[in-house]
Amino acid sequence: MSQLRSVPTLDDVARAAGVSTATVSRCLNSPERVVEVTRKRVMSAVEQLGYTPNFGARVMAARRTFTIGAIIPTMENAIFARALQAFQEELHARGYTLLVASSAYQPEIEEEQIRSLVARGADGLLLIGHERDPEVYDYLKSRSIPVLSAWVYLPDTGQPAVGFDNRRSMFALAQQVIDFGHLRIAMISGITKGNDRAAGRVLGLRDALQANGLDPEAMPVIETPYGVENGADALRSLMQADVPPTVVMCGNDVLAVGALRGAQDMGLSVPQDVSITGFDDIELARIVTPQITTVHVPHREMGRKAAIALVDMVEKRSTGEVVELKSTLQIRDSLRDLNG
Amino acid sequence: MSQLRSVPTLDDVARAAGVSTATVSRCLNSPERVVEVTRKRVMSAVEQLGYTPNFGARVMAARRTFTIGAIIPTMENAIFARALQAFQEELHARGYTLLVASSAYQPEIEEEQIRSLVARGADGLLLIGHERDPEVYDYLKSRSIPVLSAWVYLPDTGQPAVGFDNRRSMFALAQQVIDFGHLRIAMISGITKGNDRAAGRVLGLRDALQANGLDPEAMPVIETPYGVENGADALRSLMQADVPPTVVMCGNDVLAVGALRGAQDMGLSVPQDVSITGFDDIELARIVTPQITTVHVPHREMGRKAAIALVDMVEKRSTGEVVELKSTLQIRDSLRDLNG
DNA sequence: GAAATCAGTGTAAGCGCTTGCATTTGAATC
DNA sequence: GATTCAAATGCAAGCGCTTACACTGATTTC
Repeated sequence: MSQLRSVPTLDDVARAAGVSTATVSRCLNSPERVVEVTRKRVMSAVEQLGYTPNFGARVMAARRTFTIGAIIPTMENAIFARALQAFQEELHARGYTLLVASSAYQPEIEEEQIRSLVARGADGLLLIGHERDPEVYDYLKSRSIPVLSAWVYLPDTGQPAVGFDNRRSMFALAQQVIDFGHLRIAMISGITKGNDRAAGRVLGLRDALQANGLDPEAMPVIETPYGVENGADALRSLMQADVPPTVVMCGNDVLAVGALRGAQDMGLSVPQDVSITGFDDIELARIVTPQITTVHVPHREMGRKAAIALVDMVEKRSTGEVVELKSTLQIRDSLRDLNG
Repeated sequence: MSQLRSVPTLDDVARAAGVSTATVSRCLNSPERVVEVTRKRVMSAVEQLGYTPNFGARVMAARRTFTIGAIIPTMENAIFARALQAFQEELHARGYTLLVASSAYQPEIEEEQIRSLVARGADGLLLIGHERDPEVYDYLKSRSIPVLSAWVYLPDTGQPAVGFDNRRSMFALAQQVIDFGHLRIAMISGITKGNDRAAGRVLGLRDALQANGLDPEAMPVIETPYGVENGADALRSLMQADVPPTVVMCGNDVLAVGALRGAQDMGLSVPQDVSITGFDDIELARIVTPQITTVHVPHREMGRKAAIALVDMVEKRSTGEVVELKSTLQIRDSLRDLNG
């Protein structure tokens, strides 16, 4: 007998509507298989009892969750927010729910989060970047959980992905910087260890130096964690060199904004005394003065396409492709044209 | 018989270790109840099979999830990020997992998310603000799910909360602004409908005008959704009045930054031509030039204390108190002292 | 008019885990 | 050596849901 004042179950609804639990279940999951009059009766019982299906039970019985997990390195800033928003909107439109976790840029935490999302029955996973312990991929494969990487385009890995070529994008920006007459280039990069996006951006800049007859090894590079303060500190130390750079290229916009502040704190004006570039094109890049020259990443498009691709994989319409999105240069005031 | 290459279950582990499923379960959940030699045997079987407990099944059997749900109005900006980060860290330390959802400032979506988190078995819920359909609270109460509000201090409601007094905080800032000699005050507020934080801030400003013999009704107020662009637009329209304000007080820092941009776009300098204030003290407030005068909200402390309070409620150590946190004024360059 | 078909519904077997209670084990006590 | 008792473990009943299969009665087909 159903207890009074207890959480209603399928059984309670079935009893209230005078049908079997199977019928109630069908009303909820494939309404077209139930004749209208019955359905209405059931639905009003659902309403009246304030019934909400128990997710755990449903997962167990159906062995599907319609849940997609995403693990992003950080929620602390806007970098992933826009893409994630689009990702989630597209998932929602396809009847999926998004579960988000963040790894604080730490592989061990990421692995823990992956296990947790898998245990929670995620039908598919979105991860940022490719680089991680192969065991992680084995684990996911053994459970046949589709994984899609975002933020990278590295077709050689063969991993399904929706992203852009970090290395080539940074190369393009660097080429522009060099075309503007800059020869003394320094870089502030995010931590490259375990972060193939950051690493790719460093490589892209080196490529450009090489291609233009400059010595990649001679370029000062400071690696520092995410954060405005860190960018400011790094800039200060770079500008104290005997022959300071004419441009400081940053691995991301947050560091670039920090570098900008750092320069202004030193009494340097940007771009007269030093040029600064970023990467990502988050809103912040246009809010500061001067606005920051950066690489525009199609965040929303990436989020949307990732959702489509991942759902296709989950529903076995595809085994996962490697999709390349194009980044574009955003030349703004923080970069000075030395020829001009 | 356990199928080859299938996801291992408790049964598989039990068989591999030569014990019953009960013992394996206890090894995982209350290891002290199992003698060491057995435990080791079980654990190595777990390891060897790559076993991960099925969350759905566990939830169903134990009727506890060790999961806390949080629904925040938006993930798009940093407002809630810092508090949420602290919230999640504290939860983690106490053995709980955080599930985050965002409502896009829409009550219907929030309700949907609440149901979804409840269906997923959240042991407790963190919500932002108090104001919502009473049915929501009834629903939660009928399922005896503890709810804690953050970002508000409204003891009269009796709802458990950890937050600050939005109205009084804004009053304090406004008093300072008035003390600085400003008489023509305008406001750019977030949408107040369904948002008691935004509404409280407007009231606080009106209180201050009243208390200083100014007419609260005469103050121009523009309500606009979150977003830098919106702030800029609002400022432009406020400054086009016959007698433009000497200070524009904004309901949050994002609008304030927008207002700042808007002013700069119009060729006005801040704070010489017009002062601007914000609320929240997110990182952005210190990144822009001039830095924005704002109300500092103890985000991390709020997150941490909310976690502690909510877990106490979930574990029935408390029935929920109303905790007030103190906000503080951050006077920075965007506010001009007209007496000075 | 009988057979075949079909839509709508019910029956009941799990899904993988936890836990109250029963049972076994082994040490401590007499 | 028998008795007692606590600690360690096993047994088995669910937790709330989905779904394969069975059943019913109406409709169609020949």
